[in-house]
Amino acid sequence: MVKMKRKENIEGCSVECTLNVLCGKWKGIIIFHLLKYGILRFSELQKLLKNIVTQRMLTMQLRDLEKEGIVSRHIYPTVPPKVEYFLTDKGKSLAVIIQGLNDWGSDYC
Amino acid sequence: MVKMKRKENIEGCSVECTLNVLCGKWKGIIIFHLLKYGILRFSELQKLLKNIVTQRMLTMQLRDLEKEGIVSRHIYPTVPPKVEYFLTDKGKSLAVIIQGLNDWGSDYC
DNA sequence: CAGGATCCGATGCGATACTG
DNA sequence: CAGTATCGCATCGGATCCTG
Repeated sequence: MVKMKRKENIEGCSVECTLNVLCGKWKGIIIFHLLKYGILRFSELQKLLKNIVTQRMLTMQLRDLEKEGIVSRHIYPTVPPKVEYFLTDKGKSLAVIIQGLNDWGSDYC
Repeated sequence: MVKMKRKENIEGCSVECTLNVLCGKWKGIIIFHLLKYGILRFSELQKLLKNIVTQRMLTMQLRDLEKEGIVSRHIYPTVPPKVEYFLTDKGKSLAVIIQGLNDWGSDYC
C-alpha cells in the first residue's frame, strides 16, 4: 500500500495521508535510520537493511520519499559514484511519529 | 501493503512491525474513528467512511485488525443483526500514534 | 444489517541482469 | 557504487451479487 494516493479526505482525518507517506516496504526503517545517522550513502542504507532489500526496491522507496519531500540526496560527481541521502526538515518532523511507531512495536510485537 | 508480514527484525527497529498493523486501506481511519466514538456499528463505520469503502473491504480490514488484537466486536443475536466494534486495550494504546499521524497529515498534506 | 463468495484488474515487490 | 531495465507472480483492493 504504497501509491494508493487518496484525494478524498474523511472529515478532518488526515491519518491516511501520513500513512501514505510511511507505508511502503522499508520506508519506515529508512527514515528511522536516517534519523539516527543523519546522512547515509546508498550502500550504507543497504547494509543497515541487512541486504534484505534489493537495489531496485531501495531505489524505489527512496525516490518515493524524495517525491514526498521527506528525503533529499547529494550526488558527488565522482568515479565511482557516491550518493548521500538525508532527511529534509519535513522528514525530520516525522521523528516523533517514527519514535512512537518504534516504541509501540517494541511493546506489542 | 497490508499482509506483508515481516519476520526479520532490523537491528532493534520495530517501526515496520507497527506499520504492518496500521497500513492497509482504511485501517488508520477506522482506528481513528473508534478512538473518537468508542463503539461503532458496522453500518456507522461505513457511513463515517462516507461509503467510499465497500462492505467487503470494511469487513476485511476489521478482520485484520481483529486478528492483530486491535479491535473486538460484540454480536447481538438479533434480527436484523447488529454488530458493534470497539478497540481493545492494545488498540487504545495506539491513540498517541494515531493522533500524531493525524496532526502531521494536517500540517504537511 | 452485516458479511460471505466470485471475478478481475492494478500494483507492490522480488529476482536477475546490465551499465556509466 | 548507484543505479536502470525486464520479467513475473502474489496480493491488494474494487465491483457485483447473494444470504441468514
